[in-house]
Amino acid sequence: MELSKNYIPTEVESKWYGHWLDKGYFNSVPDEREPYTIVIPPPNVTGVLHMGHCLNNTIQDILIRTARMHGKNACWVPGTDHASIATEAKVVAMLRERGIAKSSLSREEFLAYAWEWKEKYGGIILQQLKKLGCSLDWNRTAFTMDEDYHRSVIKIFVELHKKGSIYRGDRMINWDVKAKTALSDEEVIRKETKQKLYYLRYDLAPLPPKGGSEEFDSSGNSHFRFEDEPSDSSKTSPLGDGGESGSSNYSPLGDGGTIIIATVRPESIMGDTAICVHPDDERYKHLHGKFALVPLLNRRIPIITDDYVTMDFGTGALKVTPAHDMNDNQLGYKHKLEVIDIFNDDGTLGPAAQIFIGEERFAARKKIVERLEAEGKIEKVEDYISEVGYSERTDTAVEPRLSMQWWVQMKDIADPALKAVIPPLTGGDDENEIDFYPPKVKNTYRYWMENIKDWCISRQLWWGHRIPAWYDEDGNVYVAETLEDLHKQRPETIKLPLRQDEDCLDTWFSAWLWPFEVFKGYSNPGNEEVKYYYPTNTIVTAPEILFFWVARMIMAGFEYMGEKPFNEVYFTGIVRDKLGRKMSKQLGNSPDLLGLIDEYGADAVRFGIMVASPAGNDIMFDEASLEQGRNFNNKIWNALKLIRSWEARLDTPSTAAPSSTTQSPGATSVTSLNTYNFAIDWFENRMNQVKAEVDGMMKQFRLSEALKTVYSLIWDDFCSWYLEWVKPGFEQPVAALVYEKTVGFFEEMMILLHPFMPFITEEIFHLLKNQPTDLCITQATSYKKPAASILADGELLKQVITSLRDARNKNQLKPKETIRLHIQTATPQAYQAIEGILSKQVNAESISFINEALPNSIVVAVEKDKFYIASEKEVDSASLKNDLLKDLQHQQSFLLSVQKKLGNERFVQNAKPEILELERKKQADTENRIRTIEESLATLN
RNA sequence: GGGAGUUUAGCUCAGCUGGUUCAGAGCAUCUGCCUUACAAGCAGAGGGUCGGCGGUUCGAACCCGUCAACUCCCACCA
Repeated sequence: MELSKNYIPTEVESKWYGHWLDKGYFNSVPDEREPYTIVIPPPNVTGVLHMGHCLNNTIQDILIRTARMHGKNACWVPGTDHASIATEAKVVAMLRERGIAKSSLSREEFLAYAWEWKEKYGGIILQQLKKLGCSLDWNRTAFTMDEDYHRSVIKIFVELHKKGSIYRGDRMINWDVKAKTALSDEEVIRKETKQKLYYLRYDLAPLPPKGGSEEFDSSGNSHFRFEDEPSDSSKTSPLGDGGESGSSNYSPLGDGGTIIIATVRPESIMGDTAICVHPDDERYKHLHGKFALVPLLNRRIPIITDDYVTMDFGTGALKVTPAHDMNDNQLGYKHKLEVIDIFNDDGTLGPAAQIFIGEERFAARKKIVERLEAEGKIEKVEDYISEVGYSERTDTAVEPRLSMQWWVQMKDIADPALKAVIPPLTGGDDENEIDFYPPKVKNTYRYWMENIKDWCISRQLWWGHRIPAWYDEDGNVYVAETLEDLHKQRPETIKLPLRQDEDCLDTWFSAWLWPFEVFKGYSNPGNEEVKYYYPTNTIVTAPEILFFWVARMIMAGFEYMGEKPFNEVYFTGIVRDKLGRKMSKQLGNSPDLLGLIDEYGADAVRFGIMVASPAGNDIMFDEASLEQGRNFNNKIWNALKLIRSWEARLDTPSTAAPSSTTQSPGATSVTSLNTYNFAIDWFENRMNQVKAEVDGMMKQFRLSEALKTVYSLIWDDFCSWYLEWVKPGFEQPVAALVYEKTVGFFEEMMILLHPFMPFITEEIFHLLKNQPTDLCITQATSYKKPAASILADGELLKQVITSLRDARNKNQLKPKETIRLHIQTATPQAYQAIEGILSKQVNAESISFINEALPNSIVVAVEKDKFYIASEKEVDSASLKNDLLKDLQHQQSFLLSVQKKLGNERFVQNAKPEILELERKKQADTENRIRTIEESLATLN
């Protein structure tokens, strides 16, 4: 069969992926082998493959394929996450396109559309993973809303509720005004945002009538009693003296009757229920207990004191809006302030705002500023940068809001999960220890776990796991798996009718069960599968979801399985563009992955992303590395073509596995056989060395380095050296031994490379010879410890060749010009054995051994030996001399440092014997080398 | 504000237990080659005060201190 000029990936890839699927190689069932299990971080059903997935899944596939080729029962579980917010947003958008408003649909109708959408478009990403070559066990494809999975989520909710770990509470939450749902703290991303800091003028209100407390409250039960506030400031604040306060020399007080307050949210003034100053702030002491009027509304609010206030920020006076700020809320709670929620669900102003009702909050800000301006209430405006929270999903500014939500109390669950990653000093439980790669992530984990806060798990969405709670008419809450259960449990106490909680659970409340529930570990406890596969081995994920997912999976693992969910976590870096920017839709710097696979081939894409991906660091993605991958494909392809061309000109019939010492009869001369044996021996040892290195690197998850090592083995050692050494001349016969050994080496290299580049390696594997099986499931062979002397001989030969080629280059000897080489050495037999290689590699027509310097020749010194290239022309001795002198200088200074060291008594006393030994050897070698160079120099002139 | 990390060739990064044949790789650059596997290639070469300063040590890219720059995570200064 004629092989194409270059490697063409497209057909090869689809052919082999289909074949692997047909053979069921990716399918795993429990057996007597040791399992190696990875559960995929389930991408959103709405997801499409991007660079992050590509990196993440390539890594997983490398680990899985490596395990599969090393005797493990490899099981990689695919699946998708229902992704409440993202999916609901997609469905809402689809409906809008069809002219249907979500609000016009019942919950059931909406969900019907959602499922329809999911069946049709969901999980595209899983198909795309096939293009990448991912060897997932597709029979196991799971979804976080599968029936059993759903039941488990609900059951766990009920269990936690029974335990008292789930509760309902009216607390400050992060409100996404676009998705109209609560968010957990982790779903809020803080971003530096340019803002304006407005200095607003609040008029002071006349004092309340004498005789006690002032009731300012309209709701009836929150009272402010300013008399309770100590007017004696020394009592509340022992720190600092008030005189130093207010580093700003700006007068915060207007013309006697006003107080000036700095805020970035003037639109929230309608929710103000107090002004707060520091008790020690001299500027405001006369105002303690007095009242001010909210601008525009002229509502009276008290001026309270609290040392929470920073005196030197703004004017040192803070407006307190307990409904719309986390801190203000705490202040409000502490001082029993009224809470006025001025916003609607969608972030527009509500009736409580009294003015600008219905205006969107940022539009309202503009209008309020205008009106304040008109009324002279704005003292000044400054540019100001501060951190504002944005919704991870909708990228809108989050509105802190008081709201009734469901919470998980985390403290108790967190403890074993913390200990598994950070074992206590007294000695942890090794069995249950979880390793992080890179380990630095442990610090972050530890801090979060030690300061863990309760988790807000309810979301005001329809797509997801509906909260199994029911309310009766009096507002009593009942939690049970199903309504039927509820009736069974307590028929007498429940007042009908009941209505179910409208909300869904946070997506992560189902995702945290993933490592065991994909094996039905909770819905069908103790089943054979979960016993076999759980705990899983490795989880590969982005550090971004350490808190969202990794930490919670660990907690759920211990809580529900009594065991860790995985042995180790491999954190990938973030994929950035070559300028170091994060990839994003807005920047448009996110390449089309499928397009890249079409252009370069999946193997090249995998190579490109892995070669640039040092363990634990971000990767700067550059298409140039894909090119490198494609070129690598091509290099391998061409090596194959070379070897295939030998088939037709074998000089002896192929015999079964000849040993490298076997004399082959036939046309091949004894000399060249010696030569071949040297090359074969060397490469065999070199390959063993690489196998050992790669093994070690894989164990440490140094995948990128392992790949580079294999790359270099194939390109440099195999193609550039070995093949050139054994390659027959034009139309010359090939020793059968060489052919068979070479094919064997090639196979072994394909085994090494297969996990990284599965397609081309499988293809080559089959093109090399008729195989009884496929590479995909071929077991890696063991390796011997390489012989150091053989490796050293190889290195010396390479060095001789390189030095001679360099000398040729420098003396303008054209590649086609042959040379006559004379070697002056104490050990001619070493070179006689490899004469064939040497003459071919430096294009020498003859090699002879001499005992004296050859006059008027190009002289090259390598180690103890001298090489002379005979020349008809006058040799440019000046540049030769220059090179030798440079080398000499270097050697001499090196020798000096070694001698100094060895002359140092303290070194000789303190250094380890092997170091001392090494230094002595260095000294001897360097002295030899210097002698050689000096002798060479002597021949010049 | 707290914490973690990074800084080595033009670029991206290795360098694990301190030991100059250890200052390295890939890419990029330069020079010469269309040599019957490969120009998506071959052969060779140049390039670094290991962020600055100080210390420990017989010996420092590596350990300690300090300064500087950058990155990330966390945190309630409006």
